[in-house]
Amino acid sequence: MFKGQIEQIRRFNRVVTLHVGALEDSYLQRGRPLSEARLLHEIRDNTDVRTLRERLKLDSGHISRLLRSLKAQGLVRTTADPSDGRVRRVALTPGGLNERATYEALSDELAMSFLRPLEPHQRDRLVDAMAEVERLLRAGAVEVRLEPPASAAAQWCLEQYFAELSARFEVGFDPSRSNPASPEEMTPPSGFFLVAWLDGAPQGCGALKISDGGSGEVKRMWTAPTARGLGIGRRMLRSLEAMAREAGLTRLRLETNRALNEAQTLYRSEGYQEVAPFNAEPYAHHWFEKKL
Amino acid sequence: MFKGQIEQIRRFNRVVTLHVGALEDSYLQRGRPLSEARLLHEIRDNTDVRTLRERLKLDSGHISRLLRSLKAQGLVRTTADPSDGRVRRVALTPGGLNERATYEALSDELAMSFLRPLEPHQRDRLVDAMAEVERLLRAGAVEVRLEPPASAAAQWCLEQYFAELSARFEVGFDPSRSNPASPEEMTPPSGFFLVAWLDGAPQGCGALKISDGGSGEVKRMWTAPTARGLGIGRRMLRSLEAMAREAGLTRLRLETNRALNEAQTLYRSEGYQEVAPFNAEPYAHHWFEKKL
DNA sequence: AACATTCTCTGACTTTAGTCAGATATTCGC
DNA sequence: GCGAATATCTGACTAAAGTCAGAGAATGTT
Repeated sequence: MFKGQIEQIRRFNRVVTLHVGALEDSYLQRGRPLSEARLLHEIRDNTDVRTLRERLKLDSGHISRLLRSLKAQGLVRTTADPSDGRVRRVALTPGGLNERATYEALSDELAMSFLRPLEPHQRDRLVDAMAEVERLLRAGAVEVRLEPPASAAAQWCLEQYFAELSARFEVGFDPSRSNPASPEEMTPPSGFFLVAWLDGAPQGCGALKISDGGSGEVKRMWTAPTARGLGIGRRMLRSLEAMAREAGLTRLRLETNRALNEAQTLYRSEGYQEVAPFNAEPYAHHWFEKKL
Repeated sequence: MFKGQIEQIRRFNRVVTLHVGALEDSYLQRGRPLSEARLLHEIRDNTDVRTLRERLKLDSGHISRLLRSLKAQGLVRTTADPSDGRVRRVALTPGGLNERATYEALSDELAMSFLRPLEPHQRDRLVDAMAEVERLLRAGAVEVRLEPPASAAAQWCLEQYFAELSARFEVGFDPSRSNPASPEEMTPPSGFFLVAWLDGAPQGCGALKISDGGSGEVKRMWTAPTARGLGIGRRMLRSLEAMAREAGLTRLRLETNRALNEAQTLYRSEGYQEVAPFNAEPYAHHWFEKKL
């Protein structure tokens, strides 16, 4: 069924690993174990050890030894965190900065080696195609999960959402004047709050508030600006619909402001039909409904 | 200068290694060291050890031990090469075939995992973009080298070239009726023979035959069908021109058959102009010339 | 036939990577 | 203030990867 596509992807994987794998060789040529080089590469100004451990998925003993070795080479310096004496913060010495710059240059050089043999228009096509692959792989890695509305991730999304509404609506936005959706209303069984995750960070949200009579309201649909174009909104909406169906709902409703035209396009393309206003939301210009 | 492009490529590299790197994890989950799994994967019917060593770039001691381990697991069988008692040939047992099929399935599964979360049109775009990246990376890896016309690679290219002409010309092709280009005429200082290489295999050729009066003739321009679209013909032609300039030539000439329209397109786009016939080549319909 | 070369295998290493059970110091929750 | 939890470090490992010198058999060269 996906036979040809799978073959193409596997061909891609082979060719790309061959090319990209060359980076490890060039890193190794600096005469340092790969894990030390990678660690050095991850240390920005004053990173704490625990963050490094999570990012590189290394055993605490392992990372401790690697840091000891980098320290012996005079590349890093560790200090205790001023606010929590248990955690150690790592910073690069001037020599370490230098060394990291060298690794950066090697990465740049690898990228250049892809471009150099090509003609200008081929280069453009390569870079465009790479951007597309990257975008779609990232889109595939997005995960939509149920989250308590009071969680830090949910709160962060809501803050961003309100900030954006206030910037985009002609009249600004004041949550207290808008129809509310309280944390309880977005917590099972009264409703749901979903967060889209990518690389461990929230990228968008969406909520469902269950009303009487087998009907539900879609609220708080938002996608982080850096993650737009990945189809997060659509996935969010479909996830909400799936949960609504599971909860036995037969109709979904939502309202939106005329400034949010990409949202309207999404709703229409997902089968929502414009209906007469069904509430008095002061910021809404359009009301939609979909039978499940 | 290429700043933005380099950044995009590095972003691509990061995202792709993250995704493609998952293959190693899934290979490891079969409880076998990665190098054994990779080796198993490379063994087709009756491969000899030396080929495996070259392909995987492993130390002979290392590969010997890996094979011993695979043999102990009942996955491979080795026999002496019938024609050369020093080399050993390796073949998969039924169990080995089975095991390799399992690894293949894991690779397919990884590819599927890229597609599954995407919508149909996103899938198409991902696969197209991957094809483009693969194509252009491969194109960049093509190497054009001077080769003696009598070498095995050159001879292979010429055979393929003649076979293709005989298939594509309406009247077939008989080298002995065509204007000749002898090995001596394509060997410095009388001329040059270039071969384009990719992954250790010849992919195309082109020759320059130096005539009197600062003039040269381009001959034997051919690209393997599997390598078309990588710009090999263009690179070949430009390489020949560069060598012609170095040899002090001021004019290049060539003739071609009307069946080879992609060749004509190439010549015109590289600045060759059609001129009156300058020789009596019986298979030619168009004659071209370019001032260097 | 003698010698060099090629191919594979063996033994004896070293280096990396990764794991696991505590030891130690600090902070949090009550 | 005290026990639980957290963050890091140390020691003691194992497994995997990779290196190197040389042995042994077959083949090529003169």
